[in-house]
Amino acid sequence: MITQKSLRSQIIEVVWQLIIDGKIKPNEPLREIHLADMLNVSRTPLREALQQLELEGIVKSEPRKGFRLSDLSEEELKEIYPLRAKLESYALELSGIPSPEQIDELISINHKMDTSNDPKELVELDEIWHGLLISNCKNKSLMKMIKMLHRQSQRYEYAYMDFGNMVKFSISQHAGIIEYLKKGQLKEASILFAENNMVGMDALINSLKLKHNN
Amino acid sequence: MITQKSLRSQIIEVVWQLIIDGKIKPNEPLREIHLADMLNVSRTPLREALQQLELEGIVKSEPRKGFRLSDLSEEELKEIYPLRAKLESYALELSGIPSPEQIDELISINHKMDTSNDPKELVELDEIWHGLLISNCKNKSLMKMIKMLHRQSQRYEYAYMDFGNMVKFSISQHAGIIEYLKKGQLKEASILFAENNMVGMDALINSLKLKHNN
DNA sequence: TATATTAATATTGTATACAATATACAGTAT
DNA sequence: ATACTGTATATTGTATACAATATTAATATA
Repeated sequence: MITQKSLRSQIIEVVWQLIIDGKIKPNEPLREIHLADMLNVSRTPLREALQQLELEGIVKSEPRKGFRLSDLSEEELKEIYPLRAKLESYALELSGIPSPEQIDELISINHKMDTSNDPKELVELDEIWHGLLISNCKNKSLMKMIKMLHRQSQRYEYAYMDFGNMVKFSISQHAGIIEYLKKGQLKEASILFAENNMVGMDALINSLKLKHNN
Repeated sequence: MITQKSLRSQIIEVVWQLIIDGKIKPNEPLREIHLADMLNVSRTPLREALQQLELEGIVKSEPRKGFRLSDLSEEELKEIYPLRAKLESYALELSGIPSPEQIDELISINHKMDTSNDPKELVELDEIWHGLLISNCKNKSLMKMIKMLHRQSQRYEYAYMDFGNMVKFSISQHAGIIEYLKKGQLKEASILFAENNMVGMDALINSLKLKHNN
């Protein structure tokens, strides 16, 4: 079956790329006409796309003033990550122990992370790893929220990708989670998973502070 | 004609009223032209409103087929309420002990619930009570998600308002939460708050099953 | 020069127009 | 009668047009 992707969702992805590539800076206004011309679409689907990104917390808007890219702040970071930790950890509990094939895949991705030193690739692999770990979760509302939080946290990750040696530690935590899962210790795995998210946050806070002090 | 303000948000509220008043039935298509004419607005802001409701999980859409009101299901109910329980309980922990004035207000609302026997009013009061309890929470992302879940759960509450004697029990739980808060036992209060949400779910499941069996 | 005021321009919010697709229906063949 | 095919109608998706507001530039004035 041929499925036509809606213009709106395509626009969202393109704008999202502009954002994580730093082509649009935090707090920068997103002028509709300019963007629409740039993407060769009309304002109508563009506005719909931006409104969705606003619901997802990426973009903000004031009446009659239009959209602008949201700021990045330590405060928001400290809101998002603990929430993400709680929700992902809950999602893992609901997912149950992954299948052997999934565990193999988790190991494989984690290995790739260990050998990679491209920060952007690391962000992507970590995202995939987290997604796979909870992919059996059937709670759609929960998954939707996690997806929203992923977008938000990825902005920080792409902006402050200088993780330093936290990566190694995070990878070891992944390994630890996998070990628990192999032994069927779901609860322990989910607790460690939450910690893993918090470690990611700490790394980002460090990078953020470093960058800010320059 | 709707008065001049923020048209989109006004449309959302009007459509929302149509939904909770049962003027639109679950799974019923929402034809844009028809609705737009009815509200004396154009399709553009109406579509934007419907898209927001879709993001909030109230409405769904398929490409080229338009919007329809989401179904109500026991399955979804069992997704939403535990999530709501987790998030509200977390929000209470972050809120800290309410001020004496807030506690007085919580007592007062709970008392009103005790004397009311209008189901619709009960739903509204319970909503207000929950909102007030966590109103000190500063985590905007968390509050946004809770707001989304409130909309979703309210659909169930308005549709199956025949709570029976669960109301009395819920009110007693509220009283219990207040007692904990007065004693500064935040953690205990938040645990009971989660239970309170789950009791609400159980009541709804009962009503849902009863209605379904007729 | 700096500030206030007003005109010009740009931008958003909403309505309408047009194009693409889906749905409903009539007519025909089996 | 039923299933099928083509056509008419309705509906959505996208683009454009217009009106209301915000922003910028220009001018006048102290």
